[in-house]
Amino acid sequence: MDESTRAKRQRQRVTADEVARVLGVSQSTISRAFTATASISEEMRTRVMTTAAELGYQPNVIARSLMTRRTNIVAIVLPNLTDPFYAVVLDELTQRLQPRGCQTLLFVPTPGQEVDEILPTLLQYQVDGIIITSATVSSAMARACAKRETPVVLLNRYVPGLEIHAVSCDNVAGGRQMAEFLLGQHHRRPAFVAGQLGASTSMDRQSGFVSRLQDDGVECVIEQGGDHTYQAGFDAALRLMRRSDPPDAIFFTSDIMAFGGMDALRSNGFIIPDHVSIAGFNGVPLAGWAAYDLTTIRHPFSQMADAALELLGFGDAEVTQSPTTRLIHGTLMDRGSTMSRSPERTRVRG
Amino acid sequence: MDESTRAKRQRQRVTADEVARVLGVSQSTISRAFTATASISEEMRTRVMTTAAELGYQPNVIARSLMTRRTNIVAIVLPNLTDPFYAVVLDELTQRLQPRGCQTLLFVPTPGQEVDEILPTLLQYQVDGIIITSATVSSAMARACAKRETPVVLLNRYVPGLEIHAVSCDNVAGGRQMAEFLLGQHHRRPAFVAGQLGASTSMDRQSGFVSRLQDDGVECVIEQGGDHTYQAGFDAALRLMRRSDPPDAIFFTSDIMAFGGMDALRSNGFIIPDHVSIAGFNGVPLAGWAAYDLTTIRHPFSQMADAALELLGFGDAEVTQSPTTRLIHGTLMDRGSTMSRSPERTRVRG
DNA sequence: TTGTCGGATGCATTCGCATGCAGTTGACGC
DNA sequence: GCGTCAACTGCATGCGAATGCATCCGACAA
Repeated sequence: MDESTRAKRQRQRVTADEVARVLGVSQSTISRAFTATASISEEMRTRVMTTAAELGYQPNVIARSLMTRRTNIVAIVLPNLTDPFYAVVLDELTQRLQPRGCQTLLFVPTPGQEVDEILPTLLQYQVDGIIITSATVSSAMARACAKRETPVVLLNRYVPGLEIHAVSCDNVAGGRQMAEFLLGQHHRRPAFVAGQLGASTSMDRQSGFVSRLQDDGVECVIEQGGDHTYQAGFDAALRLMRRSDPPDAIFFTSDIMAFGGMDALRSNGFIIPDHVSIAGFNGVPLAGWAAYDLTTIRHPFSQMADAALELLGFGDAEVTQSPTTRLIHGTLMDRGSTMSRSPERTRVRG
Repeated sequence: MDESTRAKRQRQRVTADEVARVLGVSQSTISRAFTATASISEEMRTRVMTTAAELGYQPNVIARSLMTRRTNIVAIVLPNLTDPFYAVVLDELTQRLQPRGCQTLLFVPTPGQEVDEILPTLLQYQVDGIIITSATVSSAMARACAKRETPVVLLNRYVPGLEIHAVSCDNVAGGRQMAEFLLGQHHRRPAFVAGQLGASTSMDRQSGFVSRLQDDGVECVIEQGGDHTYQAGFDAALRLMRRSDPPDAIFFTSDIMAFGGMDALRSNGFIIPDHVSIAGFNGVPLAGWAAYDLTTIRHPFSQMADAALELLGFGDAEVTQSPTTRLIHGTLMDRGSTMSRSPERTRVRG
């Protein structure tokens, strides 16, 4: 049964040998016809191509990879697809890879699964490069990849001591920008909603935000959001506004949390931005839509994708062997979810 | 230079032969240790595993695939990632594939690129299955895949005559459901915003919607939206409401178009649902958020993903050779973007 | 005419692993 | 003590294509 199936497949599957036999040439010639740089006459190449098309022959990329040691596959690791931020990142990356003849192999670790666990699986596929978003790897794993000469890029995360490429928005600067902006609008009771504990992106945004506020002597309430989800933002916003001293501005560490927060507040009778200003971070398309019109720090998505691919060695520049960190500044999008408080009344009540 | 690089790699890359030499056994033994069903003593297996771990050996999936003819890769074709609908679909599929040891190879045709063009590329990767969303393939391509015994499933699309598996929400029924619902709310001037011309999903929804309305003698305005984008919905909504006879309900063929429409109307002073009811189709998470609170037909995402994988042969059931079409009913989510019109006044003016 | 050279092609090997088949070993029954 | 059998292991080969090397051929210069 199994053997007969295999036999049948062998008969059906068209290989380079088949084409060669039909044309009365060697298998090498077929191979050369499909290799741009190979030495072969134009006439022979067209003959091969014609016959190949007739027989339905397509080179087997798997077999080719075995020799060339290139799979033309880049692995991308994302924590989830439901956050539009990752959808945008994936979109940007894929759109750049495909024109270069590269395909995207997707890995979505299940919650609680460490990236370190899935990296071995991923390396087994002999991918030409790995892009890891919003997570980090152990230095042991980084070394394992380096040993195999598989380039790895952390996207949206960087670890100072780690010997690994990294591309990230400058989160500290982004936090500072937002603080500066909110201070300029005369907010005096800002709050920050953090994401997962230990997520450096969130911590950096927080530290930039808080330190800039402190420069002006402004205190900041820190609310632990939990994870980067709509629901977490929803809950955090309500907790904040039910305090005896509610904030006049809430800066969420992530757009999707801000969306949850805005929906929670509006559903509970708060008017945004009259009662409280709301700001986010990421700059996903949805943040610009009228329904939210969210002030946020927009990631330089294109630049980040370009930089990531360049560090992977897909750019025009020479491959940099030494681990490089690229910090790129985001752009503050001043939208309708925030408004200036008049200096004399620091709190507006509805 | 290039040769020395290769030589270095060969030295560095750990193969089964290396492990075998260190242990003083044959390469077959290494292979067997990594094959669950192979005949090998438990003691030897642990010895191999230990040494493999020490040397950092990982089986090369590419080489294995050459023999086993299984890559454990499923290709998924999506038109774009920016529509949350596809993000959800991709999420559901990936979450089911990974536990089965399967990885997802992503293909996003550039606008204007036919699926038929990229299928050959995709087949070169010797994927174990192909899932194509919201597009169809020529019957010639379907035959080419069948010949290679690569199962293909169309998701969210089906073509009656085509010899190919298909899983789709019952769009005609969905259209009828929505018509029934809006009629029950006493709407008398409904409009339908279509998507791309020739997209069967949109046409089916339209025909179901229109035919059910006609059953009650209700006319329907058809507005061509263009593509399935936020902007297309935005523009279409404005065109409709600027007519001399504006509708009292707008049914968009896609949630993302409805979002655009709602934002357009709200930005122009319309109150939803007081001035006009809005409905969508797909049931993406965002539709349930307070900002839109959109009445829509929710796709049975889980069931569709299950069905697709089953037809690919990843289910428990026997593989069905004959092309099967699974039509699954969606669920109408009755939300705040629609409201009942009192029978006596069929139009409300703001 | 002969030597040389470059382009085109074939041959043989290789990539890393899986697997059919044969060979080895030990346990067990008679 | 010997045959039988099962469990395990090694050998050799094959998967499909890329590529170094040798070969062949025609063109061209000497």
